[in-house]
Amino acid sequence: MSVTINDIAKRAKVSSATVSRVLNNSGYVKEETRQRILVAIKEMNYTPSAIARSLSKCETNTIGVIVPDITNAYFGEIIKGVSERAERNNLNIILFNTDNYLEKEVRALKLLKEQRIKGIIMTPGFGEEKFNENYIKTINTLNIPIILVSADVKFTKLNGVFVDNIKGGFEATNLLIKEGHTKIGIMTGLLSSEPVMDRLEGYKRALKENDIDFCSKYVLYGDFKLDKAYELTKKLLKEKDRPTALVVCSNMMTMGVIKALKEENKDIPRDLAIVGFDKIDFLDMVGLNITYMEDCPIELGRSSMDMLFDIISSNEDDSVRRRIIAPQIVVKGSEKKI
Amino acid sequence: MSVTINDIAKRAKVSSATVSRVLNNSGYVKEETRQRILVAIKEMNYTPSAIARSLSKCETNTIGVIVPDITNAYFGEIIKGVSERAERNNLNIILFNTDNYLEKEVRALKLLKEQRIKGIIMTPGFGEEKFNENYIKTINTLNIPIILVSADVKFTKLNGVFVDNIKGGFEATNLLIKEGHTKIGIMTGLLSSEPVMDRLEGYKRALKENDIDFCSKYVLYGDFKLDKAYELTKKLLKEKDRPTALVVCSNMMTMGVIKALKEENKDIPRDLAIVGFDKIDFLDMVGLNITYMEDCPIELGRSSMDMLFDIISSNEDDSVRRRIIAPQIVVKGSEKKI
DNA sequence: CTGTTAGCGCTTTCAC
DNA sequence: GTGAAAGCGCTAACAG
Repeated sequence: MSVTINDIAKRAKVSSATVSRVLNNSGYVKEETRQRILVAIKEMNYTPSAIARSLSKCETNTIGVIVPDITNAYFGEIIKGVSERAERNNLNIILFNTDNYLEKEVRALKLLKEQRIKGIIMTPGFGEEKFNENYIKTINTLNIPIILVSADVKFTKLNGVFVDNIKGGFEATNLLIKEGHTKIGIMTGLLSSEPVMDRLEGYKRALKENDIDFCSKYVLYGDFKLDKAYELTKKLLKEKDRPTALVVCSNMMTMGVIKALKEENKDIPRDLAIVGFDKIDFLDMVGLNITYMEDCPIELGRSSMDMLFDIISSNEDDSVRRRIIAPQIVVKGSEKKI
Repeated sequence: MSVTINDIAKRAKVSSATVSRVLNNSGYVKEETRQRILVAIKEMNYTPSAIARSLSKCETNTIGVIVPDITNAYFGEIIKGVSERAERNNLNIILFNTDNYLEKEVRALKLLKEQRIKGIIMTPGFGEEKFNENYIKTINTLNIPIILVSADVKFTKLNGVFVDNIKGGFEATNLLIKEGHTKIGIMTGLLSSEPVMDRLEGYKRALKENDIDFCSKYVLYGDFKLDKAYELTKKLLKEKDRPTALVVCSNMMTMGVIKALKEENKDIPRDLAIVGFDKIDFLDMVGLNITYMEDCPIELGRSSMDMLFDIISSNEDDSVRRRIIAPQIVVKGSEKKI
């Protein structure tokens, strides 16, 4: 067992209450006594137990963070943003990585509840069946403030910080139109994903607003993964009537598209103009300047932690908070019409 | 306040001890009573408090993980590996991101101690002054099992899972020698970094073993960052007597080298052969096949969690455990001598 | 099989 | 200024 507050109390010949006072800087303590206690703490290498404190105060200084894929830099950035702000507010983070498994999300939620954390920041995974009844029920009966980041959960009206993906899809498409493209395709991710649906919606709106007919043939249904994108692109390149430009809904898929184009010796943007989504750090450096829509995940992280803190601090106010951040467009040249 | 074990006890007309028994599957409980309790738990949506349990049992089911940069996929992989194994052992993870700041590491260590966690898995940052007295003292007086991952801390003999970087440097260099290169350079990171020193050592050994004179001019002192690597390469390309091959000690620097080569219209490996360190996911896809030494960070993560669990489980055995994993060489062609 | 009771380490009145 | 004591929610003997 480690040193406790009582050990310190004995050593300094005071009561544990007094030790507690100097630990928390609460109440008056004679300077002399305080010093004696401080010395005892040093000498015995005492560290107060957050556990005991939590139980006693009926509150922790911990929040939960749930992400679908910790190896993805996008979520790394989110966590970094959360972590920055959490640190500022003296909050610790319990992390769960779900590998996109629904059950793992549910499990994480339950474990976090056991930990009596102050709140949860979560990016739901993009599994096929996010309408799962058990899932929704778990969230609804959680009774802990929860902030969704980046992705929404259908059939709930939860707090969250999101990206305006309709705008993203719109801007991406619009840029291509302004460049003179009229045959514009889009490669989606799984349609169970809100962001993708929204981007698709934005895409359609941009076409409509510019009197370009929507052509269902130009919609390529990907699954966020590189391989599928690669395949789809390969197939696309074989078509006679194919788009001159492509909006690609995720960075992994952008990589797949590029891979296929390279293999077929096609030039970007000459043979196919591209506007992607999400930053791909390494592309510039190898001379591949791909225009993309940028989510600023670190900002999403910061913003969600701020929102959570705001909720925690304002006890009564239980209104639903939703913030929607507009993505940035980063123009690099791959959208050009040549 | 949330529902407690006593609420359940009252509701089910038993004592809290009995409830505890069914919660933990310990001791005998009449099936009928058990059912009554289970119903009460359901009805009241009760979730036991891990806090109270921890205090009572004097042990948590939490470990701490400290990394220098959560946005770096390398550490993401490590965390994923840790997380996989932690999950298997019903352990939660409290995460700290230090941005490579020594003080943040120290702070994290202290906060983790307050949380009475079972153990710590940490990758120390690669700041300049890792010999800091206060730092060493904090670690030594921690009194919590700690596993270092990937990077060691000087002047301590702590448990850890490391990469055999001497071997890495050796193999990288040796491969180039076998290809016929004799003028081989190396780009290091900050020399305060153990891994880099080891790679440099391996580099020297390989040269020696093949009777190639070490040429100090061929050692480029980088700082892990892309920009510096870029500069150094630019400068290198201007030299008349320059190496035909380069061992590059980190992926960021590899990117910098590539960037410079591209800009100068130099070909890999014709103008400069390269063996890098660490995987760069996106390179293959853009047709840049760079040979590299691979750490398998997810394995480091798994292995470190397994080691920690082993330590936790075997109370008495306080011997220092150190495992050294050999890196893999992934040959892609950039090492060729043309 | 089940209840009573004494902690776990800390905070927080309420006295003195 | 300081101490005594109750209590946070749970577990773990020990009785019965």
